[in-house]
Amino acid sequence: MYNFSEIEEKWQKKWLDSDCFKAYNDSDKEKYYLLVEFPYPSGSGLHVGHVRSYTALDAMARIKRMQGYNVLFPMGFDAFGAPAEQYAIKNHVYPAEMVKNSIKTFKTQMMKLGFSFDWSREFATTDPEYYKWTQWQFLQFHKAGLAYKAEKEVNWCPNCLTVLSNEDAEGGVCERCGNKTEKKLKSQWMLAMSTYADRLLEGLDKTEFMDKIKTAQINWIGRSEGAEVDFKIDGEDDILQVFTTRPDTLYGVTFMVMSPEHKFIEKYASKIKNMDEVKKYQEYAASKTEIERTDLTREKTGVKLEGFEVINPVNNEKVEVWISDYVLANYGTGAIMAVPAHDERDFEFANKFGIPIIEVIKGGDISKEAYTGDGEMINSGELNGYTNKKESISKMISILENKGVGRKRVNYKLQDWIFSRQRFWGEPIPMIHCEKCGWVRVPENELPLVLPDVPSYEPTENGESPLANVTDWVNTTCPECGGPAKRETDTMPNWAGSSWYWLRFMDPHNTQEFVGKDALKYWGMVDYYNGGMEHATRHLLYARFWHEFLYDQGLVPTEEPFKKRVSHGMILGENGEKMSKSKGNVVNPDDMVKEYGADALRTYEMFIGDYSKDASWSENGLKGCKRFLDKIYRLKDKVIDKDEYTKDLEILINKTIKKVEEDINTMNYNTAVSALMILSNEYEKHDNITKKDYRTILHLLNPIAPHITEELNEIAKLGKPFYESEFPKYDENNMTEDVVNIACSVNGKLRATFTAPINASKEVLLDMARSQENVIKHIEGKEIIKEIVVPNKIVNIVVK
RNA sequence: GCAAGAGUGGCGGAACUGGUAGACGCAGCAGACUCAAAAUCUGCCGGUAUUUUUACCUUGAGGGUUCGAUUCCCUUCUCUUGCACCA
Repeated sequence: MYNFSEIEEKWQKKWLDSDCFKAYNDSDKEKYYLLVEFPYPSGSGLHVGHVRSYTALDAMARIKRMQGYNVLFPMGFDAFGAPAEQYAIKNHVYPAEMVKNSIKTFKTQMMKLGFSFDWSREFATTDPEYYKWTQWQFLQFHKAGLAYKAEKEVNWCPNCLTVLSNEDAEGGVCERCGNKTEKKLKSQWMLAMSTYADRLLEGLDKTEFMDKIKTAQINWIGRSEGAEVDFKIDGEDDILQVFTTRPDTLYGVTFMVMSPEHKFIEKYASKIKNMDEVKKYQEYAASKTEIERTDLTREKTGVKLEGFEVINPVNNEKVEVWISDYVLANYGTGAIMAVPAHDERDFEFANKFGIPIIEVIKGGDISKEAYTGDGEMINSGELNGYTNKKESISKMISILENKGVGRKRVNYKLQDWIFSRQRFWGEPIPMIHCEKCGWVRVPENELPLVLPDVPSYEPTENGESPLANVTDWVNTTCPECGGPAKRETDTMPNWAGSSWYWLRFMDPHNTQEFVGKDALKYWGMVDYYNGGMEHATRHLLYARFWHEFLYDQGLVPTEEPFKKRVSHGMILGENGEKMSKSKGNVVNPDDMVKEYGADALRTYEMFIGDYSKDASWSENGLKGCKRFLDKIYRLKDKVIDKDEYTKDLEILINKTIKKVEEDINTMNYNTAVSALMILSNEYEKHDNITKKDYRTILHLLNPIAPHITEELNEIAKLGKPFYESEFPKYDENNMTEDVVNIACSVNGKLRATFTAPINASKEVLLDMARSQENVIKHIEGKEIIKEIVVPNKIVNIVVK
């Protein structure tokens, strides 16, 4: 009937040649910045999931442009990281080659789908012109004292031979290969993200993120208020410090627990009498993954440190000390005070090892379980009689502070960002180590510090980056003293490049600054940022941290980078399971474009369901949308040469304009498509439609199905191309019919419907209702108690 | 366990500030066109009963508020996602 491939190609070329999707930095128009997460250009190409989110934002971009905004809708590629490197190792090719090819594939696919990206702003994070500025920003972190090197126990993947961030090694499992990770001590570059914990929390108020994204971030940051308490080690000067949210229960402490990795174990090895047993336990704990360690159903294990006791600062009593893996080394101080009467975990532990339990809060039965509720304080010295938890906590804190043995403290789960990777395919960290001067920054005018080629991309057995083998790159001179020095061989994590890319899109070709000041000021915050839910706690937190830091340095004008964050649901396979090669349920967008056309695929993916929810693929559903577009095509034969709306379509057209506009702005794409289907069904019932009728429906559909609508607009000679036209406006005064359907119920049960003139009076409506046959049947011979009339909607008669 | 969200036909999903539940699409059934198929068009399409008109039931389950509840409140179950021995 028509050749959609030809039509799509024709318009894609036209758009490209006319530069109509370019964003302008020197525009008087109001700006609108739409951003969709740039993809990792993997070898497997674009996924139908990409098509969903790209189409959604594309529709928004197109409608905003037609409404007169200067729209920035850019696309680029996040191309550093493991997959390209794995490919390089396997095939012995330079990763950049593979990246180049993948980008080409991705771009071709995107072009074929007709996305209105401003390709003049495209870049990849692997471009030296881009990572120059990533490196430059790292130097700013270092200058500000927020980048530091630390001996850190890190997550080590013995399979990938690399260090992973806490985020990449969640649950003790390597995110990439699924192997168990190990703990390893290594010197690492760190970014002091934890110092921004409160800022990251407060900043959320300045955003309009979806609640579930805010909650995920709040949980991840994990702020808790409490106190730090000093327990002096018996017979020593050292103190064992703990963090607790319940200092009010200090009198109930019957034992302490340190994590098996606690530094005091080595320090006081000679004091601890059962060191053999302790060592054995340490080995046992080290062999467990995080998941195994934190498995709640697991029974508590632990070893008592013989000969090592501490003093409770409130009553000077000696307290026994244990080690157990239920205490985590990397949270708080790596040690806790245990109050078995009022903490479930401590209770379980005390019960298992026969440790005494002292009740300090009345209210529960501590012979059966730990009581975690509120109640009157007992056995607690100066706290006795207190009933308000908040008061007892602040009272205890002031007691501790007066004695100098404790203080108020806020603790966070959020840790500093481990910023080193022992990989080849990443941005080189621009630091030089000099025996004399220590760590020295690479001078800014020497950036970019370009990644050299290496003979082998494999990480070395000892965990060094392959860069360590490139001796003439590693050996350099100290920028400060001129003496011999060595370059840092670790590279940045692949989250680095994506931590500021939205800024670069504002001014991608600037060679003097990472972004020009005017561009920053003009584009401001990203208005809509779309991405996957899996990035709610990592990328999105890193990006916000990075941006807040830049703000503090006076380098960007807004505190927060993103106004709105929305996330799309996944597209599942036809069987309702996640698409994967092994399950054989992967749908390739190229095949769909070939068979049904880009417009049909786009329309279907918008119609598939609630945008934020997962949806199962259905090829029949796609066919249905193709049928809808065919119907739109066939309508062209009904067009008559008239420049006004068909009278009895006018109201529906106005309503549909309003609905489509609102629905696209609120991401209710499925109902926007359905409204257009309803309108087209109405058109079909008419023998003729006018030019204006036709142009309007095409125009409304254009943001979602841009090719076919442009083509029909052209062949039916309806007017200028849509990309040069203003979006239709609706007539507020012509949106309501002059008659309405009134529902009539008796005792709340629907008995009849009738039509009445709009805004008919209550009396008229009641009269009409009472004369309905079926209503008479139900009220006859009964006493009318109440009559409710909601104008233009419903009449309800209550009878007895 | 904690937090957020969601449970509506055979399926995907609609339903404004409480006001005709099931829009729109898919699948299905019947018919038209056709030698036939595809495409297209028309009608039907939550359940039970039925005199085809109407009655009763129906938005996970059970209560409540209300003239009226998918919508608000309480209880409960299930699912999804995030966090999780975080002191």
